[in-house]
Amino acid sequence: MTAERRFYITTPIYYVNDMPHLGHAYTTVAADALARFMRLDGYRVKFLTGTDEHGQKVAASARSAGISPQEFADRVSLSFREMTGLLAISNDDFIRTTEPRHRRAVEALWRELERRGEIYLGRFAGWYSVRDEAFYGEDELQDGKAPTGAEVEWVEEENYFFRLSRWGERLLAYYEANPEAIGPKSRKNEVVSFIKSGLNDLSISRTGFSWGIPVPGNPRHVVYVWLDALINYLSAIGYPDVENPEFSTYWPADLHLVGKDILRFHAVYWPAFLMAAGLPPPRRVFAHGWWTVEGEKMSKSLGNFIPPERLVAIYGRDAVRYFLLRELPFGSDGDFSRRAVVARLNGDLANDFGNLAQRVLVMIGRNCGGRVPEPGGEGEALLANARGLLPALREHMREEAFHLALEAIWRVVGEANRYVDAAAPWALARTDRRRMESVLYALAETIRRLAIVVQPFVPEAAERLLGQLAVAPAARSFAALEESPLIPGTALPEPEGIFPRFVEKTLSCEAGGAR
RNA sequence: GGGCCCGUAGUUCAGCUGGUCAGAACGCGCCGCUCAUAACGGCGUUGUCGCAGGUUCGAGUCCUGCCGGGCCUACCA
Repeated sequence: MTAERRFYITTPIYYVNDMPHLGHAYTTVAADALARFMRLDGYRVKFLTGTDEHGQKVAASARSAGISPQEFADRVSLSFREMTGLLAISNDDFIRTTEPRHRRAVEALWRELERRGEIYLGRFAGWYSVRDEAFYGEDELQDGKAPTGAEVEWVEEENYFFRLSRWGERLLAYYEANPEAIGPKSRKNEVVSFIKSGLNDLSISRTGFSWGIPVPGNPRHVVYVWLDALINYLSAIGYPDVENPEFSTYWPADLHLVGKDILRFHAVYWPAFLMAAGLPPPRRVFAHGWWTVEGEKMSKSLGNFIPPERLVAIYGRDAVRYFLLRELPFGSDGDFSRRAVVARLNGDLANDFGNLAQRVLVMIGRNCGGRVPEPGGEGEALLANARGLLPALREHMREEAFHLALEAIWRVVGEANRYVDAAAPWALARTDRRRMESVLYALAETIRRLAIVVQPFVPEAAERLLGQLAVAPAARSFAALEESPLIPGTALPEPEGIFPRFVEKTLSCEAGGAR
């Protein structure tokens, strides 16, 4: 084999023109859950996120803020870095396109494309939208604006072009041979039909502003932001030094997680750039859906972008993570409403899982002297289901089906609750203590397994729960599921709730007010 | 304009290649338990499966048209 079990996963690098919001949090949390899952499953993982900082829009925002583009980028980039802490994101690196290592990679890739004859200098005339970073044809304009509603200006400039038109057939062949390379399937179909409709050469440089990476050999041009940005996935693992172990270990990336709006860049342009430079394309790109907020589209005009820190302050880190991953199939659109979040939080987390752990641990505390009880063959059916969890989870996670993974875990939670009722250990405490111990052991062992597999999704709560079961940090990987069952007699700490119920704050000042 | 997808219980949705496919969860009602975060468990509840035709022994499940919603892409310059 020698093919080491390794996994390279990325989020997009986020454009610093916007502050972090729910949408950014979503992609990042999903990537984190996968990264954590793979690590626990024994993979060497590289999990990358970061910020995209060049381009005309950033330059303009900086100007209106009265600061330099670099200063502006520094500030916003910091907010994104803070978001990773807020949401307990376990990224291994955080790349910025303004870093020297990135610039080096962009320059190298550019030269490589040039050397291979994939770039030529051409002339472009057309309507350009700064907001969309895109050109439009005369005919596409509506009322003098882009189809997206953005302002456009007439631009006539010399541009470097990438010979994208040459790559259509090879892209199609690639996707034909690698049907898993784009997910979900519906998106793959869109991409394929887009490619089939014919690809035009792509303008990959801009003039007229300087906030970007200069084109090697022609500093009047800066590299098109999208080409610049996409290369981050390479620069973070040491490109252009393709001989270094980091690069040879991790490239091609296993998974680029992206929002559905930027799929084309990742599933058409990016693989074409890579193939043209003689590098293998990513193994898989997955496009997730959008959240609405209380039924409304997130938009600047509505001002309903939810900053991650607000969410975490209100609901808690784990609850937000859980909701985002559980509420809907990854890939679909969904609605983020207070009602739905509270329902998940109180129903699934507090009542089902949190209360299960609490009721079992309290009984052990009272009836077993606070020590792991003796097993005795009870609860075999329950334990069998808990054992069957990992293989199912692997399958779901391979397909980014977080909601199914969580559903499977919660099915065992439900079984455990039913088992508590059926076995009634509180009654056995008076009649058959040996059997009571055996029942409680099965439950505690089930909870241990649940706590281990739930780590990727709600890491903080899982950690506390594992602490309450006195599971050593070294015994929390998936390998430990079979290797390290609970040892009877182990002293357990005083149990504490792990998922508090969410109680609507009754605001006294609102008591008499109409709402 | 072309392409794709969706419309199933009050709500959110499962239902692959046609024959227990009329389901799950939440909500709601009744009952049980009392270990637990007023949590848990049991039973029950509602649907003309968007509309109209058609294929078939038999269709949410296939075909056609229509209505409604979404997405991708392009608009005879």
